[in-house]
Amino acid sequence: MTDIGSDRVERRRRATSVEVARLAGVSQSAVSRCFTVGASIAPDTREKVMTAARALGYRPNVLARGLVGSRTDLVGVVVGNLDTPFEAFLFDRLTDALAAIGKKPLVVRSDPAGDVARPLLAALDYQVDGVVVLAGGVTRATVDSAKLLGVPLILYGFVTTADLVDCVCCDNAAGARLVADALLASRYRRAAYVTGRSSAFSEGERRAAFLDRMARGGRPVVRVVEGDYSHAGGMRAGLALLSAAARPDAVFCGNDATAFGVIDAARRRLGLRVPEDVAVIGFDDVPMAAWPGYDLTTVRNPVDAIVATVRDMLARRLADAGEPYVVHRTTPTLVRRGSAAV
Amino acid sequence: MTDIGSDRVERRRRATSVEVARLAGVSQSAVSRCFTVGASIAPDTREKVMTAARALGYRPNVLARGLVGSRTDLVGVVVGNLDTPFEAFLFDRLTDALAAIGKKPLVVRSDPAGDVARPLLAALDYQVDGVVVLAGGVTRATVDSAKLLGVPLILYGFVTTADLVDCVCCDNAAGARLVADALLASRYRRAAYVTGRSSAFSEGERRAAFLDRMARGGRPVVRVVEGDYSHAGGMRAGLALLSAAARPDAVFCGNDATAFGVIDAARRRLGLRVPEDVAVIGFDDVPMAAWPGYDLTTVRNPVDAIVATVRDMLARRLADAGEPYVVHRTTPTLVRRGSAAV
DNA sequence: CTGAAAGCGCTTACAG
DNA sequence: CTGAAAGCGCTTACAG
Repeated sequence: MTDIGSDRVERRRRATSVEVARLAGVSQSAVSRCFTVGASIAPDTREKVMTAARALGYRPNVLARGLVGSRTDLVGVVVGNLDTPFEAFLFDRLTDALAAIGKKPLVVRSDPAGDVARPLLAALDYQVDGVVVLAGGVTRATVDSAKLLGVPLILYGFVTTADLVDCVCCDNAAGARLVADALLASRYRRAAYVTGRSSAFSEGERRAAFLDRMARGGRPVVRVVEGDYSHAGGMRAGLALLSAAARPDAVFCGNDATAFGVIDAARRRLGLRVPEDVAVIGFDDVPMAAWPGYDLTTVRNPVDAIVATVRDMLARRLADAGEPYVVHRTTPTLVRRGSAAV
Repeated sequence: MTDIGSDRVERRRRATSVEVARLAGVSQSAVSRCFTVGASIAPDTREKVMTAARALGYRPNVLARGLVGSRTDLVGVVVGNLDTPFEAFLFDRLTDALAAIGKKPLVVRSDPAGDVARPLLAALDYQVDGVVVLAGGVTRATVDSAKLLGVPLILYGFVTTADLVDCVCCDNAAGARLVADALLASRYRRAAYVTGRSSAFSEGERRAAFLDRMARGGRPVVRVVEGDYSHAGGMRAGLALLSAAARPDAVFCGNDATAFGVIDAARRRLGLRVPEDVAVIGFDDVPMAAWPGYDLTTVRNPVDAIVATVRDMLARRLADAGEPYVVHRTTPTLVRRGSAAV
């Protein structure tokens, strides 16, 4: 480390509304009104206040404001890992959308086990206006603790029967059926499935719908291998699947990261051609899926639609807490690229 | 949307310390002490308070606590885009590290122009204990506004002479020299460079050091093409570079995403072999660089070391605001993989 | 439109 | 160890 100086700076307090009031020659209430939208204040009073505020570098203390009871403009965002492409992409867009409606994301990480209760409570301690959960499920008890405080709770990627939360979730079954139908209409005959994390809500829906549709279509899935939504898991599954004697000629994966792993296993480890020897299909359509290196055929999980829905749900519930609770399913589409001849 | 119910829940207030005190039959001060580490309280008083607190589901209101003046445990994190692999990876690890020292990240996005002043002020409105800037540079005025409030400011990826901030930054020049030296010792003769975003601090250092070292080594860089740290920018640069008559046989890129783009251009668009026809080298060593699909030789920008340093700097400055300001350079290493025969 | 006053839920000296 | 009281910086009725 290199020391580049040590001049101490006086720790100066922020200016307060009382100080601004004194300088402007008005009451403290008047200062407050100047910074409250819709409050009635005379033009020249406002002028005096604003001049004084500028001179002192005054900005209202949001904590004090929040304490009085109105809004904090804080929104808790509960997330698990962010180093996975889809989650990072979703989080990026979500924070943008929240900023657009004047909300600041307070990030609380769910622990590895996916427990959402503790981070949720942590967010509530900060009097957040609402909470968006991007990771994992919630229990009834967790939901209740939030609802009892009147804090809107919005879940992504998880649908619960507890009618006290709003949910946004991809129609996973529809997405899986799109893939099944494309495969059934193709030259591929032996399809396999690589799962996501088995505890994930989406996984159950995707798997069940895919297996069911393939069976009904007369080409039941020949093998199901465990994945974990990671590239490494996809590699392992791909190696197991494609080095077997009777290998599948098509692999549908629980998400894109898994599909990238399967492609790498096929091409780089086993010398197979994609899509000639084996088709690989993912789920999510992360930006990387469009890169020529993978050129992945995949189900688009529409992030922009998801984020817009979350934002609107939050805004609506902030405006009227009494609206009926809603489950919104976003509609997936199949994006055909080079990794599967479908 | 499907309506799944509409039973309204009473918006019940959180329990306050006064209510807990009443139930426990003690003073409100006693309740407060039970939730203040190191405060003196009799064991059986604590017992009574805790029982009452549990019964009422009491948790201290952090906003009120923050208002009184101690800590909020909020740390502002200023970030630009998070949908790029390195930033997402860094952000993921940083939020983990902050959580480990009991801090909650308040995320404020810098605007596209990279302006850090506005988001910084927004964070300060919440009385954050400190601010970590992951994106872009800061001006002297911005630094001052934070310092005058006594709020520690830690910059990643940017080194300033303003001696009022702590900086953590990869030794970009050293990293670029590692690449140059590896190329000078190799069979590659015609090296090119694809830049990052020209406004970025890191870009200037990487470029200058690479060009200088190659020139001194007797194999001056044959061409410099503009990139923007994105995969798409890398593709464009790669196409321009590698479809030219006298193409380079080695390409060093401003970051990994750019390198992935160059590799995709070479292999998928131009049918060139990497590393036989052209070597491609990146900077950062994002997790994806190790995937067999790219198997990228790159300079490791040590995220864990960066994050640990940021965390320690913050903790130290929170403990003693008077410490000398510091610029910490993390040491990069060259990770040799399959994309370059060096 | 404006100001005096109460109050949000805590922490922190200050006596005891 | 404990309680009464002041005060953090605001917003919001309430009079005027």
